Amino acid sequence: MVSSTAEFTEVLSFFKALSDESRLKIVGALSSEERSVDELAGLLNLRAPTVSHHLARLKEVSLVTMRTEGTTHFYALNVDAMRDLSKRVLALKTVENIGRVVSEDAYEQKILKDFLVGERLKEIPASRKKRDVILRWLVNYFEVDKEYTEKEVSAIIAVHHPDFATLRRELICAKLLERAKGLYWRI
Amino acid sequence: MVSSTAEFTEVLSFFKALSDESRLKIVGALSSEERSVDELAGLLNLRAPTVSHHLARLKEVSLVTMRTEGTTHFYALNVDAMRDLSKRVLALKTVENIGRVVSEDAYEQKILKDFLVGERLKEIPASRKKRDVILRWLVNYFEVDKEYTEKEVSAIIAVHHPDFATLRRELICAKLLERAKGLYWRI
DNA sequence: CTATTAATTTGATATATATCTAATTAGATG
DNA sequence: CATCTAATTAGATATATATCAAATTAATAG
Repeated sequence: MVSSTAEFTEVLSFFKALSDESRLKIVGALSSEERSVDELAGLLNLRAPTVSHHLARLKEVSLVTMRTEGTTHFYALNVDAMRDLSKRVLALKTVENIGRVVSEDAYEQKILKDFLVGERLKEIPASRKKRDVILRWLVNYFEVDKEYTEKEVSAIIAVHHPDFATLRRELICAKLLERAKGLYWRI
Repeated sequence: MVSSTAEFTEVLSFFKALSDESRLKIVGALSSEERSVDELAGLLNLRAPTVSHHLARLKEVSLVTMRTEGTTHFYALNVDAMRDLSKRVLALKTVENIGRVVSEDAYEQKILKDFLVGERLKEIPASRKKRDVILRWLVNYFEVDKEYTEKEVSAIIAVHHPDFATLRRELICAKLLERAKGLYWRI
């Protein structure tokens, strides 16, 4: 389940990266040789910051690499990554995995609908699978990159269900929260 | 030149079509079987009009087909188109062609810069290639789907260069304007 | 150290578009 | 014909993001 979701976001990022006219042109311009930001700006008739922005997005998905020489940055198409990604993206299996993501989504929504009344949890699901869905929902009430005391954690959970102790333990167990030295944070 | 530009827009449309989370999920949901708009809306937790909108976009690029049964519309993934498109889109040759589009763009911009002063044409280029660039620029001053009298055409051209007769003839010859019964329209 | 050049980051703006509700269209059914 | 259902279209809104100018950073050269 985690894996097909991860694949989904990867495929989506790939398409997003190439779904902009300027970025697609950049990829084309880099197909024959590496080029500097300035050079690309000239070719595409855009300002340097714009090109810089697009290159950053392409770099995020590893479609280009960068090499520094003095103050100029040379960008090159990452042909291997391009090939690997394309191969995987066009595989029928991948499309089917995406389908699985959808049914998982639908399943999770059903569970949430069954066990929630507004923001309040009717009961803690006994089945592991269903409980996981609930825990993933619950952890969203915690901010990322923020540390909480045990008291704070309990308070947040208590808003949704009286048995905060069980749920707190389950969140740790499901590796959605982590604890050290009496502090908790989201993973 | 026309062909590589056409290829560019086709590739771009393909990526744009698949670069949205909901549309990608729709494609996934259709990978196993055909589905109705309502069914998809349920699976994706979206309203029907939203799904309808996405399906229309996917249909535009032939990624899905539609079959009517009573008042319900069943959509199916066009597997052949999907395979053909992805294969073509991701071929290295295609990427190189996109590179060609960029240099053509840059070339055209250079010509325009050389021959224009603001909106005014310095002289009509003698070379066929350069003249074509200028003519494609000029035809943009005409609206699509609108008919013009010869007098109007001449007036519009005269804003940019005194020799409107030559340019009008060239526009027809380059198949950028068409004429019948004394009326002109853009192609 | 200062000046210069290339790149990036920041902040603002404008455009595109995903989404919704409400209204409309098109079949089917009583 | 009236009604019901499914889908689409129209219109409104909110969000995302492509773009640019201005400010900042980084590396080099004088």
